[in-house]
Amino acid sequence: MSTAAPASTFDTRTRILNLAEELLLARGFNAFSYQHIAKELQVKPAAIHYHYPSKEDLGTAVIRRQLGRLRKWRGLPRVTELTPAQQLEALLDVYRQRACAAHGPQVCFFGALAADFLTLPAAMQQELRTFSEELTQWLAGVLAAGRADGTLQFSGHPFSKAAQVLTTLAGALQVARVHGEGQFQYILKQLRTELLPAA
Amino acid sequence: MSTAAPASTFDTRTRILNLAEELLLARGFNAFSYQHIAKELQVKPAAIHYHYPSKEDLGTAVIRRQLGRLRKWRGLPRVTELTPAQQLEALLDVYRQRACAAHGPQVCFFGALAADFLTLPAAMQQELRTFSEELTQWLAGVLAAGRADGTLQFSGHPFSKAAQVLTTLAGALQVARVHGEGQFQYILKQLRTELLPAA
DNA sequence: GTCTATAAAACGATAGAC
DNA sequence: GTCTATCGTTTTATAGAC
Repeated sequence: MSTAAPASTFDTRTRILNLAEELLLARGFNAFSYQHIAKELQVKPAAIHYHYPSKEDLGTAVIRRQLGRLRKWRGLPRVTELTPAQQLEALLDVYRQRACAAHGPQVCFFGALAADFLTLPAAMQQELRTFSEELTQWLAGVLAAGRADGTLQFSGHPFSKAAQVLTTLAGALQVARVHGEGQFQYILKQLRTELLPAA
Repeated sequence: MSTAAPASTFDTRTRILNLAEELLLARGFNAFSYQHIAKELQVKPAAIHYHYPSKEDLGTAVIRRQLGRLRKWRGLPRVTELTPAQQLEALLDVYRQRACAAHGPQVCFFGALAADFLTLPAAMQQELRTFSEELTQWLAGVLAAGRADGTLQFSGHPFSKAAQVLTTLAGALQVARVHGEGQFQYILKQLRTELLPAA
């Protein structure tokens, strides 16, 4: 039927995006190529260009999807209904999962792209800024609420502390790749000890 | 004279190394090429191969020189004679200088290479591990001494705290490139507030 | 609409000129 | 000893087949 949904099209587009995301996290933006993706999907590299005309388009799509996931995640009932301390733990869990990934520790989005930042197309730079700002803003709110109700402790402004925590987490995943998962656990434990009173 | 020191050779080698270091920090290992260096030195790309046969050799040389600088720095009288709290400040100053670099914030070595870690030649991975371990070990000693004499405060093991501080600093320089120097200052202030009692 | 054949440029590296 | 001419490969991207 002419109105049938082009299921295979959707699948290919998504599979490309999934692979691009995986490669981006593993190798950075400049060290993965259309060929890597094409080989895995058993098509020619040029086929990828149909779905994502330029590498900039592909990279931007990856960040944009991640931004959508963040917005959805922070609005989920199972997240919004948690106490601030539990929301913080939920965030730490996301990073823990990355650190314990099957094929060795994965870095987070920000960490993978921040290092290559100066070489990124302008559109990707802008998307990354938005992603980072929204995440920091959300955590700052969580930290402020947690300090207000006495379940979290820290000095300074919530926004500064949020920036510091996220920076540490992003860095910790990079460290994990160099020195192993154990190093990540040390850093995470340090973070929790300081933020959660008498844990 | 046949025994005259080949001064120009030394200069070219060093100039290559300086440029490689600069490009490595600015663009990462995979996004700089022999051509970038050659154009700046007004020679052909292949000329670089004489001094550093492979890109792995060049990258390794950059890390190795940095490791030498670290070892020299931490042994300097003007560093060893400081109190632990002052030694910490001296370390923070190094990162501050990078954040306030003329042409925008520069990342640190570890941050620049950790993101590309999985794509690096084995020799470079090993050198980077050594560099990171020695720096962490040194800072752990400083932190332990500072807590012992009451000039520094923190919870947990000195080694864990050292790993956390260095991770935060490396991440903060990446953040600075994305969000500007102000964000770096926030994070640094947060670090100092927590480590230095009643500052 | 989806993909293959092919191009144009940049990459790291070898061989050989001076 | 130092560098240039050149190679083979890989890169992103276009043009056109089905």
